[in-house]
Amino acid sequence: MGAVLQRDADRTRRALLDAAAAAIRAHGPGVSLDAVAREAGVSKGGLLHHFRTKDTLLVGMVEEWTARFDAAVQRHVDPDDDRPGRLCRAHIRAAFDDLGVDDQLWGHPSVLTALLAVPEVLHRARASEDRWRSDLGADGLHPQRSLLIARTLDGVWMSELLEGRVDHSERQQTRDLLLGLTEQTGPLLPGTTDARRDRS
Amino acid sequence: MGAVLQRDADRTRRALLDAAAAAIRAHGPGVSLDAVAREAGVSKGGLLHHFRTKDTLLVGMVEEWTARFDAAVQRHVDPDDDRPGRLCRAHIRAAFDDLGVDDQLWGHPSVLTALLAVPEVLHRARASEDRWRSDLGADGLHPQRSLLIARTLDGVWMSELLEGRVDHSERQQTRDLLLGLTEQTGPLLPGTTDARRDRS
DNA sequence: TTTAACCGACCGTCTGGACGGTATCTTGGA
DNA sequence: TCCAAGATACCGTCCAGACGGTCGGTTAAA
Repeated sequence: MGAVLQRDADRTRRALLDAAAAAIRAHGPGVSLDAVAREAGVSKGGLLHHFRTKDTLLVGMVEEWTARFDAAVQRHVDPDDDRPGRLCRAHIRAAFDDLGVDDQLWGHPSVLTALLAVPEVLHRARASEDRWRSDLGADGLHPQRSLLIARTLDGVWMSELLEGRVDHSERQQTRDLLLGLTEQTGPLLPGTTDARRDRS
Repeated sequence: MGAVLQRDADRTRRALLDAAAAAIRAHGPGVSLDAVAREAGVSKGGLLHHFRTKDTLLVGMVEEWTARFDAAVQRHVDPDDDRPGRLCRAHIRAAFDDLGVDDQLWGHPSVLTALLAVPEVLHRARASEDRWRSDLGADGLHPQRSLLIARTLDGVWMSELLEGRVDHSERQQTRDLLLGLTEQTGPLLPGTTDARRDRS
């Protein structure tokens, strides 16, 4: 038969995930399965075949999302860079260059809202966050730096999400600032020489 | 005027707002009005009397929340402090000392989720964010500092919300770090002397 | 008596998901 | 190569339950 199959489960599945994001943007976090199915050009029954419940669909969306982000970070790791903070830098670049809220289908408050409403999604998000926390912690930078950078990236993301618009100049400045902060390994503040401060 | 009224519209109204938060924590972002009313010890009709629609109730919740936060910041402004960054410091202290996710009725992912689902809530949040942005921008610190601090505060908040738990040691470190960053007014990175970088 | 606070039964609507069916693909035996 | 038969992808109707909000009524305050 032809290279283009009329039935391609994988393609349909991915189409449904994208359609879900689009439908949520259009109809808000409370989209109906009907709307998603319609957006994907599939019947409701077809949707339910791939995702047996609505929550399953939303969980599928986070999986897709985290997979994309992980891949983006890997893509941004500079092979010629072997200084401390290389993963941090890749993380920063991925966050700023690949996760633009502008054109991104997923970067929309409604999508976030819809996803966070599912407990299982929260679990996944937390697990992912834990992984990043430990990976970035072992990146060779002073804890003050990696901590500040990680939180700032979260903040930028959430801020852009809430604001709904992006100040490109500010965005660029923040990006450069964070990258600059990875270029030294010492503490950010004078007087605090090390993270180990237990005196008991 | 009797000290204790059997009918006290204000008290009921506030009880409903708290009950809404509690009910959302218990039943998820999609609570029914019935559940909220029950939690507040009021009939559904009573609830609808104070908040004519569900969205109105949620908008009421953000108003309450932002009012509390604004008041907290004002409370944390140190009258003896007239150095640059005093508002920033108050902001930091308010965020860390008055917005603990632990005991706070409102600091719960479900509550955030429920609120973000309402367009009007987003508008309010954005307006509030804009106010803070301009206030903090006029606080006398180098833009790199105020920008980083603001985004970090957002990130800490959202991170704790997602994580659901709080690492008190990390929290304390972040707090001290941010406060420390307000103690100098120069740029954070060497080489960047000023925010004005237009070269075109 | 008027008005505001509050009640609770009721209704129209919506939606998740079950289900029974159809079309297409795959497999393996001859 | 062909056929049978099971498996997989997809369809579209149907329904029970839930929920938001209306409304006529009731009780306390002014």
